[in-house]
Amino acid sequence: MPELPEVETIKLQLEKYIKGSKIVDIEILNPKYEILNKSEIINSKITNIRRFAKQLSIDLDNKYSILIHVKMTGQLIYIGDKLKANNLSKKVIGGINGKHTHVVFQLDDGALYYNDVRQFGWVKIVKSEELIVNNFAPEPLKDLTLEYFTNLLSKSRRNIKVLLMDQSKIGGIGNIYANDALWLAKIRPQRIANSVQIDEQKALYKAIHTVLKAGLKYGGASEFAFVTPDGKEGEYQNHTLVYGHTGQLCSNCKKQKIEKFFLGSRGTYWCKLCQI
DNA sequence: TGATATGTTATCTT
DNA sequence: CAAGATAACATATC
Repeated sequence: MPELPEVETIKLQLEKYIKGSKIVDIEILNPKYEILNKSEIINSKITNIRRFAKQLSIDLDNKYSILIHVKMTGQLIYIGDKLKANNLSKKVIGGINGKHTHVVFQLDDGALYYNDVRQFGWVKIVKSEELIVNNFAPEPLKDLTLEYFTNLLSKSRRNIKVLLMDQSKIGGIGNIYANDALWLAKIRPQRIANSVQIDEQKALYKAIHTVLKAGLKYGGASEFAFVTPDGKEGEYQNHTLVYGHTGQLCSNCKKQKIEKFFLGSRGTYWCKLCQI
């Protein structure tokens, strides 16, 4: 599901495909996705693409930004002069201009389609300056310091995995990378955060960086609905450390089978031998 | 066929 | 009161 590496992958492609394009029209195909102030941005030019945790900001030259959260099944797909031959993944259910296409941004050199099967994601227009004021939690690959991380863990009595996924505390970690980071750091997902010792905190801090970078390297995980703007899938789902490995032997100890249970109503995978 | 997948948040509980 | 826990959202898939 779209977490930091997936959304960053979308961002990198959008930079390539739509930066510099002009928005000539916006079509709303699903009334649920009606966008306030959409007339304000017709004929504006896309100047920049940014990512804040799992949110994307498409910045325009008229002081507005299009803010998008794809949640679990949202997809942004570009077709136009910069990408003509488009062999869409089967995960683009219904294709573009299908029943799950809710918004179409018509560009001077193509179009950007927003698809979302479950309609949990959102698209809105905000003033760019309001975005900067917004308080986003520290980013693991940017400004999350070990000091902040240590302090955060020592003050929480929640399960460590639930805490890692709390977007108000750390930006961008979701279920897949939380599972993998905890396995890599050899920490039980159900451990109470403030019971995690300093050496374990350091190992976890490092593991978070390792798994997120792996996710980026493979272009994100397409276990479910994730596709990139070119309509292709990522590869991280074939390189997960423990996520989705139920019943398989742990690749570290090679003795214990990976088990799955629910923690905070999210699928949680772990090796009971390696993770203490 | 009904259980399953998960990001966020409103609301309930401790 | 604050922190934590939980249900709800919508739908394709097997």
